[in-house]
Amino acid sequence: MISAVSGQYNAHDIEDQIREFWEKSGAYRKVRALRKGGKRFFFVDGPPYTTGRIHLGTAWNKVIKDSVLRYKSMNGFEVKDRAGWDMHGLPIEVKVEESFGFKSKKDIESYGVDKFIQRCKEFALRQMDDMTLQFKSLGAWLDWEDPYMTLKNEYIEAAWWTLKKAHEHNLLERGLRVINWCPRCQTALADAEVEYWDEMDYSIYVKFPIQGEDCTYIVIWTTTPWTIPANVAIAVHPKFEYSKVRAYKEGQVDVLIIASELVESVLKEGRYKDYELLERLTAEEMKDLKYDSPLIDIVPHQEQIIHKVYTAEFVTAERTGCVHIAPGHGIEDFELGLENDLEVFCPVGEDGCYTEDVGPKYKGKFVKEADNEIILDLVSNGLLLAQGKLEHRYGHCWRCKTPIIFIATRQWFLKISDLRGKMLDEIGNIIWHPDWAGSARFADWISNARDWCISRQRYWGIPLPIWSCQKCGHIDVVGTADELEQRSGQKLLDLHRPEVDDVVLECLCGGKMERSKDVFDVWFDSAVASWATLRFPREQNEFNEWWPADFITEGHDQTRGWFYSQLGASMVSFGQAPYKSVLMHGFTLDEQGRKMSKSIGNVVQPEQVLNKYGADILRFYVLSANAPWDDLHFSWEAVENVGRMLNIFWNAYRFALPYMILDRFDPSKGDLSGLRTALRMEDLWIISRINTLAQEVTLNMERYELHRVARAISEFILEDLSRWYIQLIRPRTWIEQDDPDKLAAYCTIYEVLTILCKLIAPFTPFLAESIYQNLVRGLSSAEPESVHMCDWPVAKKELIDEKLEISMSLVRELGEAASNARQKVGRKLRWPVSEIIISPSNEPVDLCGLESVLRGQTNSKKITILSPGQTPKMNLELLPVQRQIGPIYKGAAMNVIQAIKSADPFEVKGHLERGEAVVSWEGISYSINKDMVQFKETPPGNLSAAPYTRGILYVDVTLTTELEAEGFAREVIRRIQDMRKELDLRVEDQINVFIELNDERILRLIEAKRDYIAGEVRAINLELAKKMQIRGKLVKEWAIEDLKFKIGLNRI
RNA sequence: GGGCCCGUAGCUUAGCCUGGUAUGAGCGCACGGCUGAUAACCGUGAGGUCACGCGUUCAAAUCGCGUCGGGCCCA
Repeated sequence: MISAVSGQYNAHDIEDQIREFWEKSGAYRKVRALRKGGKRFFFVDGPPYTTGRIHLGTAWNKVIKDSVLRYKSMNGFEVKDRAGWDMHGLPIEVKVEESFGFKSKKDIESYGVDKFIQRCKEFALRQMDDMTLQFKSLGAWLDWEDPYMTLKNEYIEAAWWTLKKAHEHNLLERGLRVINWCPRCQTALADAEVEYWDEMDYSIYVKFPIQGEDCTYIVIWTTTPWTIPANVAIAVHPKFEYSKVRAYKEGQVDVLIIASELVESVLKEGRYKDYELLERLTAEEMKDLKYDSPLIDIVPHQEQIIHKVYTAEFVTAERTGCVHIAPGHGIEDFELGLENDLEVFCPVGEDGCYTEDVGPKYKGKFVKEADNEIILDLVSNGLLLAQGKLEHRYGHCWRCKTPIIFIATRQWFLKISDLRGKMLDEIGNIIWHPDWAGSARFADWISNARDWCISRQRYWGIPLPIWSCQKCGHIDVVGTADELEQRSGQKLLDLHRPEVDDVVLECLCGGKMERSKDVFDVWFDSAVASWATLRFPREQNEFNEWWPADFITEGHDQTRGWFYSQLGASMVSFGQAPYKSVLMHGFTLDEQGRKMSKSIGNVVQPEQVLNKYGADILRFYVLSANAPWDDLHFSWEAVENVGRMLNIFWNAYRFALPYMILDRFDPSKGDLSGLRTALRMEDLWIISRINTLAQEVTLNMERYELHRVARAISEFILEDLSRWYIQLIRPRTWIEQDDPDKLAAYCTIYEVLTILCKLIAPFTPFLAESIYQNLVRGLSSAEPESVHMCDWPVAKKELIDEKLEISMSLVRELGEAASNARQKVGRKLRWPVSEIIISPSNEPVDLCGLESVLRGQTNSKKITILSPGQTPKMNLELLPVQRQIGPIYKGAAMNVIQAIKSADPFEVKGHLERGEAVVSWEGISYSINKDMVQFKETPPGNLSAAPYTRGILYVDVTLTTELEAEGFAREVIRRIQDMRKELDLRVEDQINVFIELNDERILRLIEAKRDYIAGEVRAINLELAKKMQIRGKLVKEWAIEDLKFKIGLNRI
């Protein structure tokens, strides 16, 4: 049985019911089981970090994923859909540290690494559970029961195995490298972990004294005074010209060397009053210079360094054109150092404090805090040329926001730079949505890819499976837990630190091998997701059958993140990309396009939207708002609109229900083919439209243009279904008894709604399920148990009639024009008109059998279609041209004019076309020629005109008694219907009606329509009189066309 | 400083690839209409320097260059 449904679309009730239904029936498992053995669709969930809270962006992300997977499943694909969780790394360590009030790594060590790890693990698992609930509330159907988790042994092994491959392929390297370093976390940071924002820093110009020349200096500029103790060289640009100038200021004379074009600005900075040019130097000549450290008296090691000038392309024509080089503290500096064999002097420890190497004065000081002291020392050495402050972008630790420093440390690297070319080739084999995400953005990132520092000096992460011999230095990488067990004889229950740290292996040389104490950069964790989720390397079959992934989708920030890390890890181990297609989606911003941030106070939480509107509305909103790859400007108003649209869908669905229930409608007894002859053109039209829609939705789904999909569906619901088709069939549902015309309408709307609820199922899964359960399952338990188990409604091409669709849109346009024309003369739609005349300007009009639709919608008795160019018979006005008449008729002119005015314009026109015409006035005839008159065409008073795109439409508004009677009848019907409604009567309830009206003529008009009125309002008795005792449960007075009506009614 | 994307009505946006009058659309606003889906719906109207500048072209929202603003990423 189909049941009636509540008035308003109540998303929360529906979603609660459906959620319960899904849970009880195990719908998710059944849907997945149903497609076993189908074509495979391997989706890899980009694992969200277990922060404990989802935000709008992650909600959007999961909605896209869920919609795509539901669509694929309905299309017969067996989908692989394990959810994933990124659970290691500093954010959780930092949170746990905070909860204990820890300040540094020492606190962790003294608390106990094993207990600390345990806390991190518990924390991550708890956050995961919280977030799972949040994702589930969106209706996201992923495998939440068995997600992949980066903290599990099977996952850790995938990372180990991958590193072993890298080692086998000679892509693993240990080396001294300048890296981003967080002095608080005391660990290396990947480029991806550095966050930039503006910060005030020192901006100083320093004079480096040239050896052997008095008071002569090269001037450099820097924002990091603390790196000056580590200076070993100066870089200049090979193509720049440098100047040696003698500069003067109060009692001081300095000889300065600066890039020629920057001399003036540097001297201004140093407040020099005047200068003279001594010499021009090329970059080559600069290389002959030797200089001393400006802190030579403070940093003893500086005495042993030979300071020279080198050329480098990275030098820019800014500030002084001479760059201070400290290979221990800068990436470019380090690389220049490698080329020129410079010493990597790095007197800074992992805690960000100077070591002993710097000498007694600065030793133990935190570098950022030493800046000021160093500046003072430069001043007292007379070597500070200028000092200021500068706001510039500076890198910070992503986790704890501490400003990063660059220091040289020994780390483990993957030699990605060796693979760059191959990676670029591989990008071309991947299908990117949109295309530029791969061809431009990603390619750009890859071509600048540097070696990947994968080691971190932390605790909560996958331990590096690298063991090195303390005796001979040999290195082994262990690929699996089994392998470790075989070699060590120890079985580990958990592969995390600290247990694994104690495993000692034997080297071939007889020495002892110990594990490097590092853990992996967390980006490496998720990098191996595509095979880890298949439980590779423990299980090989799944991998062989499914890998690589068919589809992944993440935000554009993942270009440098997951898209990249996965490709890198996969190239290292398999030499090919781990995914075949990528949909890159945008970020969620506020309505003005600004980032959502706590400080602006513009953050919108997904649960706010969920609470106010429900999951389906949120889902459909994020899908329809804009193209997936553009940033989403969140708008409450737009969400509201989506809610309105779904409410209209709901109304459309519930519209037919009471009638169908009343008539015990059963589509199996009267399917479309059986009723083919009873189908009206408008039925065929909506059938054509829903099939066209199915085609459109399918096409755009294949392109991942989800916004086009959603918009096409909205458009159909609003325009075609609600605003048009349902209006058209309303009178038919009102017919009593089993009329084929009515059944045809039922069948049609039933067909449309069942297709539509399947088409919308991937996007608003709750609403679709609710409608399906009632409409389809309510009638037949043989149908699939859930809408999500149904096959995708593929468009039936044979039911698409393009010509009919075009004609219908013309009819709709003509309807609007008619409405416009009516409004011009104040004729309400309720009042019928005798005729509508269509006058197309060029192409003939073909209504494709939709005349009756147009007649009905315009409330007209007759439709006349003229041929192109033809107009209805116009009134013709004949106007005398006095300038022509006067000179010829002189004194009689006034009479001629009168004669012309009184003549029949059509007759005169006919005569003039053949030659001259004769007009007469007061018995005298006058001959006139065509120059003496002008004709003016006007539509007759009974026609009101309005344009439409391809012509003009005329409405004949002549009011006859019959039309007037019908108009009044409809006015009365409307009032009675209104009162029925007020009494809350059911559709099938019958009534008695009493009408009092004090106008004899109108009374007679209405009397003539008595049967019509009684039928429309289901009245058994209808009494009508000039004066009567009005009875009834409800009595109301109405004013219709300025006449007072008193109407009473009651239910029988 | 560099790469990619975005900028069209008060708001959200279509159109841009493939140049040819923006009847653009929805929301909001004003006026009118409709009324057994009714907290729904229809019509009409007001509302645009298509971010700005220069160029290509007979013709630019659309193509090119530059500037400004926003986003993501990098240095």
